[in-house]
Amino acid sequence: MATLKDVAKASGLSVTQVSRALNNHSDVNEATRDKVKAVARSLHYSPNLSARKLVSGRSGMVGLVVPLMPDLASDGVFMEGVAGLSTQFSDRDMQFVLHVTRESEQAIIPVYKRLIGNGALDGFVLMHPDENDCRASYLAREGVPFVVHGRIGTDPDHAYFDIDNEGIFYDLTQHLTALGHRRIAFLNGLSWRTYVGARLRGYQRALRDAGIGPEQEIIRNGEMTEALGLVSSVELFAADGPTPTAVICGSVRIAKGVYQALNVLGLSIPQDVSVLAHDDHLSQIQTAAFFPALSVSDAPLSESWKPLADCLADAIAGADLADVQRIGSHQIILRHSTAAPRR
Amino acid sequence: MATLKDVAKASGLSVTQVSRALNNHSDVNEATRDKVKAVARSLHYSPNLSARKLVSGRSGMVGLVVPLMPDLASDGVFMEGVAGLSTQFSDRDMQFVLHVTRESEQAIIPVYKRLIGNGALDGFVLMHPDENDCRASYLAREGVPFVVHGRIGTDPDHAYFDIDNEGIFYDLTQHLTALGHRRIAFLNGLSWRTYVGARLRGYQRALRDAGIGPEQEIIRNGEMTEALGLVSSVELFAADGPTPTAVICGSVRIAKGVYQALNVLGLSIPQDVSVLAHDDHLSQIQTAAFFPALSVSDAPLSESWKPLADCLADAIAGADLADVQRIGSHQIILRHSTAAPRR
DNA sequence: AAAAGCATCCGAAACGTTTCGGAACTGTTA
DNA sequence: TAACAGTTCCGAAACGTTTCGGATGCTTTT
Repeated sequence: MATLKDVAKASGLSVTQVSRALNNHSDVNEATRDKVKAVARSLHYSPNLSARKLVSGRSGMVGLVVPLMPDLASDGVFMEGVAGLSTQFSDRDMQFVLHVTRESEQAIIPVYKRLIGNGALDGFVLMHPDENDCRASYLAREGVPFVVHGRIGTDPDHAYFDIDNEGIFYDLTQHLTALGHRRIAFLNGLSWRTYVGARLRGYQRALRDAGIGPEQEIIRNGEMTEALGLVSSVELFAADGPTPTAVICGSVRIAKGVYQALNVLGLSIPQDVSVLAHDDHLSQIQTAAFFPALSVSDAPLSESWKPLADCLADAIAGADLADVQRIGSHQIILRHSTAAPRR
Repeated sequence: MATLKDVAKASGLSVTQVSRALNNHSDVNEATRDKVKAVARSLHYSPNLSARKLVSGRSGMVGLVVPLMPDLASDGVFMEGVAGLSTQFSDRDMQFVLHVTRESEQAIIPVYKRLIGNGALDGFVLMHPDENDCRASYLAREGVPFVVHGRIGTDPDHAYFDIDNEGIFYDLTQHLTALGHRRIAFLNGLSWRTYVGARLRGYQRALRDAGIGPEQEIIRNGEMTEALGLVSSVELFAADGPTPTAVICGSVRIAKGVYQALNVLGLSIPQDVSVLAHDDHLSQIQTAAFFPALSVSDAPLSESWKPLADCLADAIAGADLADVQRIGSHQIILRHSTAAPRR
C-alpha cells in the first residue's frame, strides 16, 4: 500500500505538506493541493487508519452494539437502519460497524468497555434507549461521543436525533378534541420506551387543554402489532357502558388491527369511531389503501439516518451540545378516517 | 487510558519487557510475568489496537461484509451466525464486525477495497459463496486472509470450513437404494449455491453406484421452503405413470411441505413413500415431532462458527493451507420415515 | 530602508506498540 | 582462568500519520 511518504516523494514535497494538502488545510497552494491529490489518486493512496488514530485520536470508525434478540432479525427495520447508517457514514469517509453480542442487555457495558478501551472506535450510535439508560450514562461518564436515536429524559445532555413525539401526539389528540370527541382511546407502545412516554404526555396535554380530565383517559400499552389493535378494540367497544368515539394508534400496524376489529363489531369508520395513527413507514402497509383511507401523522424513520450520522460526526468533532440535538420534521395527513362524533 | 509505559513505570520494568510479558514471550521470568499481568490488570490496561496494528500489521479485527438484501433480515440464521462469530472471535481477543452495505452484490468489491486499503481489518469471513465468487478471487489476489463458509469449486486453494455435503447426500441416497428404491426424487436448493452442486454430485454418485442411470434422476431446485416441498410433491405424485418411491429433501422445511402434500394426496409415509431430509437445525421445526418421525442427516449449522473463527485466526497467523481447510462432522439419524418400497 | 504581514512550505516530535540486536548477569565447561 | 551457554532484561528503531513551531521568500506598510 502506498504511504504518505510515497506520495511525498512522487510529488516532490514534504510529508507534512502532502498531509496538509490531502486534509484541505489552509496553508497550501491551490495548485499544489490539486497536484498532490492527483498523485495520491494515481498511487491508490489510502490513509492508514491506525496511524491516523494513533496521533489524532480519531480512527474514523463508529459502531452500533446490539444484543442478540430473537425479534432483532425479524425486525426488518433494524437491518434497514444499519444499512442506512452504513451508507451515511461512508459518505463522510467514516466506517460504520455493527457489533452483535450474545450478552444480555444488562451485561452489555463490558462490551463497550472493550471496544473503547482498545481505542478502535470513535463513537457509538444508541438505538432504542430507555429511561435511565445505562449505556448512555456509562458512555457519558467515560467521555466517549455517542448519539441517541430518540431522547433520554426531558432536556437531555447528550447528542440525539428524535422526532417530536409529544408534539405529534398532541396534534393528533387535539385534532380529535376539536372535532368534539371526549372519549379518545390511545393504543400506545411498550411503556418503558422513551418515545412512548413522550407520546403519552402529548396525548394528556391535549386532553387537559380541551378540558378533559385524566379520569377520561383510555390507554392501552403493548407491542405495536395488529394483535394489540384487535384485542384492545374488542375490549373497548364490546364492553357495556360508554365506549370511546375515537382511537389513536401508535403505529399503522395497530390501526390495521383496529380496522379489523371494528369491521367485525359492525362499527363503521368514521361514522361510529374515528381512527388516527402515526406512520413511520416501517410496516409496508400503505395507509392510503386502508378503507376508509387512514389519517396519519407522517414521519418516515428512513429519514433519520442522515441526521443521526450528522450528529455523531459533529459530536466527535467536538461540536456544541446544542448543535447535535436535532428534531425531525413531521406532518399531519388527513384522509377519511376521522369525523365529528355521533351525538 | 493506561499505556504500556504506565505499566512499565508501575512495575519497575522497561516497556520492552512489559510488552513481552503480556504477550507471553519466552524470555521473561515466570514471576515477573505474573507481576506484570497483575499490574496491568490493576491499571485497567488495554492495548491500543491502532498502535499494535501499526507496527505488527495486525489489528485483531476481522469483518463480514454483506449487501443489504430483503431476505437478509428475515433470515434468522444470519443474525445467529453473526452473533456466533462475534462471540467466537471475542474468545480469541479479536473483534468481529459486520459491515452492511447498500451496494449490490456485484459492486461489493470496492467496499472490501476501502476496508482493507486503510488497514482496519485483518481478514474476512465469506458467507454464501457461489462458484466463481468474485470476492474470493479479489481477496486472494490482494493477499488478504479470508475464510469461506462452504467451498468454492472442488479442491479449493482457500481457507474454509464446510460440511461434507457430497458425502452426506451420498449416504442418504445410498440408504434408500440399499432398501431397494430406484425412483428417488431430490428436492435440492437454488442451483448456484455451491453446496447444492455438491449435494447433487453425492446423489448422482450414489445412484450410479446402485446401477441407476441418470435418466432416472428426479430433481427439483428452488428456495428451500415448505412451498417447494408442497408443490414438487403434488407435481411428482399426482402425475400419471410411475411416481417416485422416495424423496430426499435438502432441508427440514422442504420435508414439512412434502409431509403435508403426501397427507393430502392420501399417500402414507413410509409405506407408500420414504422421506429423508438434511437437518441443519436452522428452522425451529423438531424433526422428531414429525409423524412419522423424520429420518435425517444431522449437522447443526450452529457448530460451524467455532471452526470458522479458528480457520480465519489461523489463516491470519499464517498457517499452512491444509491446516485451515476443515470439514465438519455429521451423522445419520434413522427414525421412521423410510422403508423398503412397496412392490 | 526597515518592519510587518502573508502565503507557502518543511523538520522534527509525538502517538503506543512490537521487535531487533545486544547487554548483563549466572552457572557450566574446557 | 577463560570461554561458553542460558536466562533475563533493556535501548532504540520502526510503523504512518498529524501537528507544532519555525523558516523562507514575497509584498505591503511605516
